[in-house]
Amino acid sequence: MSHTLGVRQAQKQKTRQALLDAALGLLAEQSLSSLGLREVTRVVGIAPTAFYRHFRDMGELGVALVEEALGSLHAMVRAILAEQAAAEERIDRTVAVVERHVREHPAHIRFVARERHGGVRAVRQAIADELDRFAEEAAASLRTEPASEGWSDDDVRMLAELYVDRLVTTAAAVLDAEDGPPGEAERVVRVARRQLRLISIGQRYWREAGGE
Amino acid sequence: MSHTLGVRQAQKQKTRQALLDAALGLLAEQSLSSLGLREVTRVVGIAPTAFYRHFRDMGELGVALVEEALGSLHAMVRAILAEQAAAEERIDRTVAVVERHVREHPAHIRFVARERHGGVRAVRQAIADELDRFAEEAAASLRTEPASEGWSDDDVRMLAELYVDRLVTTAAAVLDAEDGPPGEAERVVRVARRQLRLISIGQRYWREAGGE
DNA sequence: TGTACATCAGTGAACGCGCGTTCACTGATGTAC
DNA sequence: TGTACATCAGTGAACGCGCGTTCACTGATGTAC
Repeated sequence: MSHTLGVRQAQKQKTRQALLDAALGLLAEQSLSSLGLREVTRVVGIAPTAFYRHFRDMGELGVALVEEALGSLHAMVRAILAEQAAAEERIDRTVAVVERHVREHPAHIRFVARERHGGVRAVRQAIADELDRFAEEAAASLRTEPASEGWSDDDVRMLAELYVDRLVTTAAAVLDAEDGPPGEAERVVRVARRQLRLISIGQRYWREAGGE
Repeated sequence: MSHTLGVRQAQKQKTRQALLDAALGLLAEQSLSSLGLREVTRVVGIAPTAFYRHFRDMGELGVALVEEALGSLHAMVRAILAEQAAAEERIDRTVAVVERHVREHPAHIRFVARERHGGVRAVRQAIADELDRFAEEAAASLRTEPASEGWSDDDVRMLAELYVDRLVTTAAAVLDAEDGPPGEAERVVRVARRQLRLISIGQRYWREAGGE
């Protein structure tokens, strides 16, 4: 027996998604705390009051957007962690994955970068929680690698946070660079690659250099 | 002959500063693009229309705030670059300077973190320009150090960007941690210290590990 | 030093506008028998 | 399969409110002689 949603539920979900899409589009040019409910419903083409059938207020819509945006970012992180090549090659692939993600989901990246320190507490918190989960996931992955032998849990976690933060920062930088002068995006990518390389060198020599 | 400003000019500057202070205070809880001109003048205690004697709009006030906030951050960066101790000690002092700065200018840090990717283009641009200048300044400072011998200009710049970005990120993290659970701020500081240490190890082994 | 005029930071009334929210409603979809 | 009733996503009018901006003004400060 199939689990079709019923016409009513399906239509409701469609409208909800349209609200999220419209909001994400409008957020390219402004931040969540200045985005109006009427603006969003106008784009979707429904009455302002219909908004309340889906969200209590814009903050709740914002949290839903976090789930969507970090869901797609999560896919990016998993793809990166799954890479099994040597350090050098791995960095190149990582940066390529980030570039591709920025090209495919620019609005998600922009939203996360903007609202990570933005004016809506619930949204900030939701982003912080999710990035925390990414860091723990990255730490778990690093712990399985031979390079982490002899590392304390704390240090692995510290390294994981550094990597996750660099990925997010790099994604935002690539995005910003894209509507900058031509060639800027390439420069940002080259710099990011070398920064990751430098960090991975630090990782390699951490113990013998007395990092711990 | 003294260069006193005249009563009128002095009073105007005082009002202007009061507008900036009021705005900065209100920006603790919201972002610039949702901050109203009437809100700000209400706090200062002047008529809304007086706002126009000082700024064309909130964007222009925002850019003025960037100058103020990054001026104080600039002092922090200079203090850090002036440190002459060995790597280990230098990192501890750097993080101490950041902690102190966060304690003394929390609103400036919050403003920069929030508006760096915020909804007002002119403000984003002003922050990007200023951070760029910091990176160039840090690069110039790194070039005078023996540790940079044999480094290309590009690589020094790459490293400088990594350091400046870490400082800003760390400052924002410390600030966020302060109204988190007790002990969180200490954890953030400890992690930041070890991350800087790892980067400085990467720096030390960069050339021999074939980073370049 | 005093006088006459210019400047301009701040005022206060007025405006039109879009906002978020309430409410009773409609009519298609869902359910029970 | 048909009927009678319940549900509920979306409607549309209405509301009070605070917003940004305009305008002519006031009166203290500044300047020229």
